[in-house]
This record gives sequence, C-alpha cells and structure tokens, in this order.
Amino acid sequence: MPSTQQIEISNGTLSAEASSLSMEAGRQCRGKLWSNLRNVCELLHIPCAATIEDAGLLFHHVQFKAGQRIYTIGQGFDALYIVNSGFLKTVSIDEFGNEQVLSFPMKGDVIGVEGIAAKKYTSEAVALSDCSLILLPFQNLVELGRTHMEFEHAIYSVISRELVRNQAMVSMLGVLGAEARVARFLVSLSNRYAEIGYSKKSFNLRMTRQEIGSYLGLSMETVSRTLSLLSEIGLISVYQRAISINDGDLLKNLRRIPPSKLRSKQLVANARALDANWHGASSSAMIN
Amino acid sequence: MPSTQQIEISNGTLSAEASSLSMEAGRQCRGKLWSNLRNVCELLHIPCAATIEDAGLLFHHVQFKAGQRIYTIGQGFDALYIVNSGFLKTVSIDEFGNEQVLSFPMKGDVIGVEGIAAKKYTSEAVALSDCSLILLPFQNLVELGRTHMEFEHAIYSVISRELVRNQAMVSMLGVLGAEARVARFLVSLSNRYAEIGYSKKSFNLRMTRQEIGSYLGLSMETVSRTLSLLSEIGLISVYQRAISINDGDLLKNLRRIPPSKLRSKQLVANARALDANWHGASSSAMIN
DNA sequence: CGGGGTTTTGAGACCGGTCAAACGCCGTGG
DNA sequence: CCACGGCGTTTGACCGGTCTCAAAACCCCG
Repeated sequence: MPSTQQIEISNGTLSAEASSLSMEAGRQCRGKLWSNLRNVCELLHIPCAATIEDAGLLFHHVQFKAGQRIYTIGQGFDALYIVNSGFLKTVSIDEFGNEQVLSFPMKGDVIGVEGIAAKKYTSEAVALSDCSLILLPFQNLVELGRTHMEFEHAIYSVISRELVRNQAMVSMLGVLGAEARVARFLVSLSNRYAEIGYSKKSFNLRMTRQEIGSYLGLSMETVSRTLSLLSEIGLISVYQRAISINDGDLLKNLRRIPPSKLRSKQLVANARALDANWHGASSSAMIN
Repeated sequence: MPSTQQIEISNGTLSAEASSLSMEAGRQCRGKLWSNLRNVCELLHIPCAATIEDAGLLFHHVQFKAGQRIYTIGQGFDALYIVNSGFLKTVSIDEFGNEQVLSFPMKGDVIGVEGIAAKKYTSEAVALSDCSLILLPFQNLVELGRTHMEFEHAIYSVISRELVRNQAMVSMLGVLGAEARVARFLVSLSNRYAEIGYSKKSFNLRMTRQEIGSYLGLSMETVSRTLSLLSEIGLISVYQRAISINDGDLLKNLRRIPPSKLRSKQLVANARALDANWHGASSSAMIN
C-alpha cells in the first residue's frame, strides 16, 4: 500500500485522457507482462553471463499513459525502472514550485537511481508518451548482485554512468552558449535515437520547447530562436517537432560564438566551406 | 606499475615546492598510515555495525602536497578515496584544454566515483592544500559489501549521494543568477565546514576566484564583484580569502534579482528590515 | 469553428562576459 | 633591507548574449 504507485496526471494537456485511467491500481499491466534477466541485460547493454540466465526471475512490466507520473519527489524509494519503450522526463522542483528538467529518459535508460541514497526519490519522472517500464525492485537487484558478481558490477556501472552524464551536463551549462547547448542537445538526441533503432538523421522531439529550455538552462524563446537560427544556417531542418539533422559533425563541434564577431551569415559561409557533404536545397526547401 | 600514481604538479603557484617531491613514489605514506573500517564509516557518517569491526582490514593512508594530482583523466580506475584531511578540487577538461571545476572535496567526501562506470577516471583530482586521503581499493569494497549487507548499502548510498549533489548543481546553474550562485556556494561551504569542525561563520576559501568561477559557471571577475556586493550589503565580510558569514539565512534564500528592479541599496534596506540579528558595524569595519 | 496550449518573432532591458588597468600580497634576489 | 616580478584580486568601461514582456500565428482537438 505505501509503496504502490500513486497514478496522477501531470499539469499538462492530457488530463482528460489520463483521468479515465488514473484510478486503476498503480502498476497496471498490459501487453507483455514480464521480462527475464536476459531482456534486462540486453536493454542495458551489459553482458549477461549464461550462468545467471537460469534464475527464474521475472521482472514486472508497468504501463503508463502520457502525462502520468511514475514516481514523485519524497515518495519512498524501493525500485528502479528501465525504460522499455516510450519517452519520459525527470524533473526536480525547487522551493517555489518551478520545474527543472533533469533528463529525458528513453529506451534502455534507468530511472530512479537518485533515490538510493536517501531511500526517497529526489526527483519525479513523468511519461511524455505512453510508456512501458520494467520494474526493478531494488532489493531484488542487490540480492541478485550478491550471488552474481558480474551483475553486481553492472549495477555499480549503471549508477556511476548517471554520474558521468551529469558531470558532462554541468560542464556544458558552465561553459557553452545557447547555440552550442541546443546543437549538442540535438546531436545527443540523434545518437540516442540511433541506438534504439530510430533514424539518426530525422526524428521527432517528444518534449516542448519549454522543457528543452528548462533542461538546457535557457528560456523557451531562446530555444525557439536558436532552432530557427540553426535551421536558417542549414545545419538542421525544423518543422514543428520534427527535426532533420543536415550536418551532425558541424553541429557537434559548434562552439560558443560570443568570443568572436562571426555571426549568422559568416557562419553560413563557414558551414559551406567546411562541409563537403553539403545538402544544398534540402533544408530551406523543407522549411518554407 | 600501470596503477601507480603519476605525481605531477599542477599548473598553479606551488610548482617549486611540489617539484621537490614530485619524483617520489606515488602513494607516499607519512604520519598516520592506516585506518580501519570503523574510521572509514565514521568519516562517511554511516552506521558501522560492530559485527564488521572485527575484520582486520586496514586501509592505506596516502599523503599529497598542495598542487599534486591524485588521479588523472583516462587513468585506469581501481580505487576510491576518502578525504581524511585537506582540501581538493576535481576538474574535467574539455576538448580544448579548458579546466572545469566539478567539486571541492573536503574531509569526509569520497572522490573517484565517476571512474566506476568506464573503469577509467573521467575527471582529475588535485590537492589544493596538503592532504591525507584514505585509499579504498574498489575490489576490496565490493568484497566487503558482499559479506556485510549494511556496508553494501553504504556503498550504493555514497555513489547515489554524488548523483543527488550533481542534480542540485544542474538545477542551480540552470535557474539562479550570479548573486544567488555565489551566495549558495558560500552557504554550502559554511555548512560543510561546520560538519567537519570548523567555524560555520568564519572560514578561509581554499580556492582562487578563478576556480570558484569555473565551479559556478561564472567568470572570475563576476565572482569577485559579487563577493564585493554581498560584502557591501553586509551579508558577508570579505578579506582576501577570509570569509565571514554575517547572515546565513538571507544568503541561503537570496534569489535571482533580475525579475524585479530592486537593486543594491534597495537590498540593503530589505536586509536590515528582514534581519533581526543585524551586526551593524562588523562588516564594513572589517573591510575598510 | 472556437479555445487552449505551443511556437514564433520582435523590441527593449539587463546581466554577465570580455578587455584592460591598477592594486596588493608574497617570495626572490640583489 | 628594499626592489623587483609574478600572480591573484579588484574595479571600471563597454559590449553582447540572453531574458523578459508582449503580440501574433499556428497546431491540435473537441
């Protein structure tokens, strides 16, 4: 009872849809219900020794509709989740109720790790689309790790990996300007989409400009303007939430433009000069 | 051989002093040489069941002079360190050699955690003062955890705690202005000093303005200016690297001033109005 | 077709970065 | 002992990136 999910709708657009389901038991099950250890290891990209495959262990699947909350701040921690499908965001909420987006988990990502220390979640996870998560009761994991050394190390790795990611984020926020942040964000998304089988060059944003801005430490308007700029320059194409990456390398290496005076048009020139694989008309054609 | 320390001097002020020692074996030992598990648990503020005290395990102490590097980026990971005494910084280095300060570890803090995932350190740790660290070979920890459940959880906690800290940092960088960042930085330092037995109200900064700026995502000049401002307002007193906190509560709750037009003098009024425990002359007296 | 939320775009203000100069602290060497 | 030089710090002037406020266009969905 205390550890069951409190399905609640987000302060978003989907209240009507979500409310029709919100009274169900927290961890509802639909579609495929269970995953074994092998599935879990595959999702996490960790080697799964055959020796531990035997363990009859099965992990529960949990389905969430867009807008639903997986866990909330302060809720007692007892499980991690692996994203099996769908897209989410994790947010912290400051002392005055302002949301701050911390990550955009997708297939293969683990959420809830920050709860281990205080035995409470310190952020909340919200489904941006319908999601299927794998429930990993933390005690089970620990016990499993105790009997299988290589799995134990996997647990440590997963946690530590989060740390590395956050450090990269801190570096980015501290050093890079708006253009570079947005550019890297897109490259990062592109790579992650590719990893899970989507197109690396063309994909849909699952989050609003607002959420991107919060994640990158920018205002919504700056995100929008920057996307427009990158599009004008031809590095990407934007049509609402659909993004096409026209030049990933240039995007990835885009740096702070403040130190120098080279601006917009100058950049276009640079882009054309530096990029052999230039797709002339594709970008502007798609935009207008 | 591959895992021994490569003692090198920092790009700092202490080159002459450090170089006289830099050729010694990496993990030199002086003063107290060993700590047992009880010591370790005390440092980490985790309960240490008497049952595991028996273990004859002793952990090596390692001494570093100011300016020396504890580990470097890319170096193979095999151990964590607990700070037993002294002050350090951890930094990442971006693709163009710019340092980015990630943390300022002090007594009781654990460093090296980010190395677990990739089995390589992804940042480097540098001593800001002479330091005594406790070497915790990671394999030993894991084995210890396997035999003692409560210690195992402690390991998970320590790692996860780092994650929570970084999330708070990301939130701060994303939302707060310069004054608030510096203010919170001081409050945070104050609290941490208090935890380890120093004065909560009056302490010395162990790092340069440059390093503070890097840590907070600000320029050195802005840090300096902001310290001056906070000092003028009377919230703190600054004399070189000596800091006095005159009003911790006000500091802690200081927020972004941009949204409104209330500036410097206005703030002084607010401060005087809100703070009952006002120390009239102390600040300005100490400054001029 | 209307309404709410999202996105775009503009104009202006302001914070913080950059460049530059001067000062103070401190160890070195004359 | 003092002069010198290096480094950290402070402060000023200026510029520019980003935020804020505002309005309009757009999309989705009922």
